[in-house]
This record gives sequence, C-alpha cells and structure tokens, in this order.
Amino acid sequence: MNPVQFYKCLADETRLRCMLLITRENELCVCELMEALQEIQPKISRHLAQLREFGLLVDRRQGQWVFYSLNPKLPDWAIDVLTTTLENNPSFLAKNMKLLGRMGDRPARAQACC
Amino acid sequence: MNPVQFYKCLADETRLRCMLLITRENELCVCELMEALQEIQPKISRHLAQLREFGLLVDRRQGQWVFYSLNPKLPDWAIDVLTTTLENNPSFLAKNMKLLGRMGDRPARAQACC
DNA sequence: TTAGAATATACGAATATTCGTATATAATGA
DNA sequence: TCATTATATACGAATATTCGTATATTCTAA
Repeated sequence: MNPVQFYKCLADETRLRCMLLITRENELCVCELMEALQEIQPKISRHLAQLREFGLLVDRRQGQWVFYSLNPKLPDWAIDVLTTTLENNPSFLAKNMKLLGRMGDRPARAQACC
Repeated sequence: MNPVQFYKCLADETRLRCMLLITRENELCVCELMEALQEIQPKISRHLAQLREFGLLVDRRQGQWVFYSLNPKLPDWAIDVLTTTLENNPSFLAKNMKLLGRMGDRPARAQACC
C-alpha cells in the first residue's frame, strides 16, 4: 500500500466518511451509505469503486445488494490510521451516525433498506 | 484540525515526504528538504507554505534560513498518524534519508547547507 | 419474461491542483 | 550601499479530480 495513494483515498470528504463508517460498522451497503451521507447513488458508488480499485475496500454481493468492508489485506498501519482517526473525531461523523442509526440496527436495518 | 483537510495535506508526494522527514528529524530547513527530495526550491517552498497555512507546520526564521517543524498545536491523533506512517514505511523514505544523510548530521550539516 | 430495485459506469462540464518560470522579499557580508 | 544567498510569491499552462445526468447491469419476484 503506497502511503501517498492511501492518503489520496482519504483526501475527499465522501470517501473519508465512507471509510470511517465502514471501519466502525464493519460492513455497509451502498444504500446505507447513501442514507448516512445524504448523497446520491452514483456519487457514493463511484467513490466506493475507487476505494476498491486502490485496495482499501472489498465488496460482497448479496442478492441485489453490495456490501463493502475493509480489505483484509490492508496493512496494520493503515488500519491504525483509520481507527485513530475514527476514535478521535467523533463530531466529524456524528451526523452520519445519527442518520444511520435512524435506519435501526442490523438486522432490523437490513429490512428497512436492503 | 479537520480530518479531510489534514489528509488532503498528506495526499501529495512532495508534502507527505516533507511531513514525514520533519516528523523524524524534528526540524528541517528548505534547502535540506530540497536536497533530500531533489526538487527545485519554489516547489518545496510552495508546499511548505501550504502545510503552514493549514496548521500542520510552523516556521522559524534564523538568519537567511527558515526552519520548519511540526505545529505544536497539532492534535495527538494527527501526530499518531504521522509517526505510524513513518515507522511502517521505511522504504518510502529510504532514498530521501540517504540524501539527507550525505549532508552530514547537524550541526555539521548546517555548515554544508545552511 | 418482464418490471422494478439496487448498483455500476460513461461522459462531458466544472472545478481544483500542481507545476515551471519569473520575480519579489529578506538577510548577510563586503 | 550593493551583490549574493535563501526563501517566498505571482501567474498562466497543464493536469487531475469531482460532479450530475444519463444509461447499463444485475438480481429478484411476480
């Protein structure tokens, strides 16, 4: 994992929020991220594709839904960076987590959305 | 420190190398960074100015030279990110550190350069 | 097999970033 | 004061990134 490429991935508001939410929730589908970030589908999808291309995320299709999670091959230092950022910036994600919370927790959320 | 802005600062090859070298060496002047990165002066200077504007670095003028170091107001998480990246990517900086080493260590280096 | 839902991709427009060159500023020492 | 060294900034050109809209793909269920 080239550190410059890694930080380029985090250097966009949409991508950083997606990465941190996924770090926290382990796995999220596109529609959950759309709801949490209040962004349109192609925008979320395009950024997730980019995060997958660069090896930060992996996807898993389940029926009509695609779930994204951290790439298990991510080096430890990259995971450290993500968790440190997540734990020390609660206000940055507060609104996104509130919106996600409104959908209920899994598996209830899965029924509301996916 | 807005995390998106912070990562935008690290999302450029020149800036990331400067930040990591300064994290390691505590303080470096413009000409040392020019030598370590083999880049022209306006390019180094412009990126350092940007890192200062966004609060990642502070500068200190001493005679003709300007020394840059980490902003003491940087939050702990940001310093954690920098040190983790530094310690886990030795090959990324190897060439830069070798070039810096050729200038000798301080204060010998200060005589060769500044 | 067809309609609809979820997701992905193509593409041009708008915007942002980066760069090299030229020039300005600041400090030093003759 | 003047020449020199170190650093900073201005500015247009080149490049990269991001976006919205339109459309394609994939899957499910009727």
